[in-house]
Amino acid sequence: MDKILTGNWKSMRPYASALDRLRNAGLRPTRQRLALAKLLFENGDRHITAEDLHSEARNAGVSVSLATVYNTLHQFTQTGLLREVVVESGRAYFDTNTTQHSHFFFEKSGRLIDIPADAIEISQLPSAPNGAEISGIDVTVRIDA
Amino acid sequence: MDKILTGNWKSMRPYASALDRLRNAGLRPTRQRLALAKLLFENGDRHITAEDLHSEARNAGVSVSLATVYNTLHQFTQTGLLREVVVESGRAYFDTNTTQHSHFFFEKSGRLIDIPADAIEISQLPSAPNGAEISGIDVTVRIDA
DNA sequence: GGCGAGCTTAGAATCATTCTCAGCTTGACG
DNA sequence: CGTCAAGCTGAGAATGATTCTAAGCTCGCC
Repeated sequence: MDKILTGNWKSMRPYASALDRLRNAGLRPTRQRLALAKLLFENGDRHITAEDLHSEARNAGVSVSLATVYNTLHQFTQTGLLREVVVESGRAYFDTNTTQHSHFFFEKSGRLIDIPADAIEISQLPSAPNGAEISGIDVTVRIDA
Repeated sequence: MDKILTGNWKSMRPYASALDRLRNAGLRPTRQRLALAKLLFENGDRHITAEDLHSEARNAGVSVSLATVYNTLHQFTQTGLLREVVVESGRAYFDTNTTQHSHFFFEKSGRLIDIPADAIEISQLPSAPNGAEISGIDVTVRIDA
């Protein structure tokens, strides 16, 4: 790992960045949470399933159980580090981009890619019944490929 | 059941209507498919899970296995009689309204209701990558209740 | 009234996910 | 630095939805 040579630690020390995320989320920075956070957040925007993250961790030499991967993904989701995306019944994807945006979903390959928020526009949203609160709007554009 | 007294058989004989749906879809009108079609299509727009349809059938005195309910729902979906709606990983809903429209999803109760197509408006859809074909656009408005 | 393709079904199998709970870590504190 | 409780982890069992299997019915047709 790099030594800290400048004040720009954020870009110099990705590890610290993962650490900070956990701290800010109020989660204890354990070995496995740090490792998963690094895999998740140091590779750009990602859409990943629990199984995939698990094997990715294994391949990276990180020993972590599938149960912990599930726990971690849910904790990250609850604390706003991740967003869960539902596009296929029977499989859950987790998205590292937590800002409001939509997705293209390739039905055959199961691949998911972002549609920037400003590339799609929803006007005239009807208000929720009984003044209930809207907790999110999901837009999925399905591609038959 | 009513006798056929007028030429307006479509509204007078819901049974025939279910029969016709199956015929048009190229599915053999078996006892269980007819029964399920009646439950599904003669009660207005519905959003239902396989389990729920199964117990509804049972309660209506129709003997049908859960496997058949699943088979039937998928056949109906493939032939365009139903639309599958994915809002929760781990549970599949089937919608008798196959026209383009969106949904409110009540996360706590698991209830799903239609938002008429003209109550929401999507402008500026980005075209699918590589000229792939868009097979559908799903919009779900999640309600935290 | 007989046949073969298509259906149905009970139960086993599968898959993703969750639960259990005993044992290990971590951060706090002295 | 040791100690400790709260928090975390993980192996394996449990769960719940869905799919598969393969054996036995049914439907429509001749």
